[in-house]
Amino acid sequence: MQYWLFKSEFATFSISDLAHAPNQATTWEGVRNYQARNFLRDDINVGDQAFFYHSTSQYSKYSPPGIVGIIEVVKSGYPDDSAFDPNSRYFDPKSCREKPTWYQVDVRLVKSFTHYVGLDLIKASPELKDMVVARKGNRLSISKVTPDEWNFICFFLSRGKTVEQWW
DNA sequence: GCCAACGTTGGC
DNA sequence: GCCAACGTTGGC
Repeated sequence: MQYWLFKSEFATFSISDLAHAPNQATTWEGVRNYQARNFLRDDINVGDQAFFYHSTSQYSKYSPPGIVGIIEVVKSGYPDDSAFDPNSRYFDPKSCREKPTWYQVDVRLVKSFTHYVGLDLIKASPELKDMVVARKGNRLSISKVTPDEWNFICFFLSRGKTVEQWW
């Protein structure tokens, strides 16, 4: 069992979209980065849990960006169908069904937070400062989270406070 | 809206 | 294999 962090832009697919999806589940499609693809194809297993992270976007209600929920993997890596669909924004003519370039997993919502863990708090916490998402210029949309980082963040969330209240 | 940082592409 | 140019991401 491993822990991960999945990024999504608020305007593209929000935690609210997931909460309202059938069975509160979705296909995590459209990842077009090789390092993240390798995670999806080779390393992410059923039962793995991940933080749902909203990065900065124009319409996001989350400012600063941050971790807004927990999701669980319900189907491990399989070819990303959106790459084969000319009408999809994720269409990639170089990927074919015989030898797919891109992979996806299926996830379901475990928990949506009322109080989220903002990037400012992540950066300000010595326990979290090594998280991939805290690194300058980081663009990796799927990254590993250590058990210590996971537990620390869950501890924060169990306090039930907003970032402002905590500080 | 700006721009730094990054990943990918393509010419050589 | 190098690296400049380009397009994109994402914090602010």
